[in-house]
Amino acid sequence: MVSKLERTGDVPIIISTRQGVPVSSANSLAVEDLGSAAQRDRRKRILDATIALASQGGFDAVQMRAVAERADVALGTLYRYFPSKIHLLVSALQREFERTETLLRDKPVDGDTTAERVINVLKRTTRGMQSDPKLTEALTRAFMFADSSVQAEIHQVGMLLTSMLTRVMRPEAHDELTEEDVAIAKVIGDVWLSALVGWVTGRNSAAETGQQIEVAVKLLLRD
Amino acid sequence: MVSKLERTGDVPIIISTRQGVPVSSANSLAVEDLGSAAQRDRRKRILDATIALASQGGFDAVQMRAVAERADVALGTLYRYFPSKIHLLVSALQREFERTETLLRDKPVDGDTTAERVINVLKRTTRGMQSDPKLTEALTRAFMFADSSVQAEIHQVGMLLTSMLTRVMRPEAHDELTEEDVAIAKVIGDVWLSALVGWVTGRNSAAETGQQIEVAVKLLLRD
DNA sequence: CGGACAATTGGAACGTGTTCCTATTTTATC
DNA sequence: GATAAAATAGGAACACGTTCCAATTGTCCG
Repeated sequence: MVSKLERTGDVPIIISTRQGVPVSSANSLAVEDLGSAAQRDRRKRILDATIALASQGGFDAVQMRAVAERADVALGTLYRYFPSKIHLLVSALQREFERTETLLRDKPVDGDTTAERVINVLKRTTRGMQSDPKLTEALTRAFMFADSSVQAEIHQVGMLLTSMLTRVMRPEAHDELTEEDVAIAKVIGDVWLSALVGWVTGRNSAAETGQQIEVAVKLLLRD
Repeated sequence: MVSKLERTGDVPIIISTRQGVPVSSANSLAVEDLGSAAQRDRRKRILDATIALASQGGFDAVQMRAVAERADVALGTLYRYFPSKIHLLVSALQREFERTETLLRDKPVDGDTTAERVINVLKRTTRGMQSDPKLTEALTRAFMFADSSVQAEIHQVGMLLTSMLTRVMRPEAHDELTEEDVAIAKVIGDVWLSALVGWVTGRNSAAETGQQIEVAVKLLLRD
């Protein structure tokens, strides 16, 4: 439906206000929604606490009371920033993803063919996630469990993933993406997510996860 | 890893006993685990209640107390049959899936090319699921949220899906599946699941979901 | 049939996500 | 700097998944 990806750096459009606060399309308070430095800091502390707890004990260890305490914030405040545990975790995922994406943007990906480059990027990312299994479990499960109220945040992440892939697929002419390029990137993103879920739930080993992705990419990018 | 799919009719291997009851590889009590007709009937009532509630109000409406009451069973009994809400819903999914699979087995799928047949089957199935959005939401979300304790049940469903696809891909010589056939089927299954999740969470319209699948299948089965 | 053991019932109790309320602190406006 | 509005703190309360237990019912073996 979208032939051109929005740039990831775009400023979200303000579509409504909540309690006087302009709210971007996402339901969680995004950084741009936050006025004061203290608020930005609170938001950061909350996400830091979330990731620390997730990294240590996975999805179940991310308990709202624990997050609030660790972030030195009242429970009500936590809920003002993130309306649910899922919103919180998906927002954390988004931040992590943005981090990896900017890291990736600098380092050129080696590989002669498109398929090789995509595989390299995905394997690198996957390896990164597998180095912190609990965190990955927490973030992945939140992402997959999210219902329509988290639509906006999910969409952000999905777009980040797709744009990450298309950038690797067409490093030179990223502007001239065809519909098919984007479609392929989406399919690959889907497979990657499924593979990740399989790994997180213990259905697939790390090796199998890698293979699964490799097979899919080779099938999809054989030209 | 598995070059040949197990047949779906296989009797599960008994690997342990629980409270004197032999338990198949799944953690939920499967039909084969149940001795008396009364027990099979209880199990059926529970799954019926689950599906009725899910169909009416989705994931959130499947409340364990409500299921127990509707199935005319004590809460403790419900938990004896299905150790968690997720187990319950994934088992319901499994039953539904088996039903559609047997329905499908009879009706021949039309379409000249492999791709066409696969697309037809998936679209048909997808349409069926979309006709009961709440139920689909409940079952899909449970499936994606399941953690490793539901591994066995999840595996069953995954295999059912893969075998459904390979049967359509190779209607004649289903015995001579190549590694690649199975790999492709798995990838398609992954994409289908992701598309379904996207639809369930309101990210994709029904039309987009169909297109997404079509694109993936055409890319994967272009020979 | 009687007795042992498993299954079921009915319901209390606990944990964690979520909501809600009041008092206090911070921020914005003049 | 004073005051109104918004944000935060602190914590009680509620909902639902889950666990647990005592009493009852069902099942099977001698």
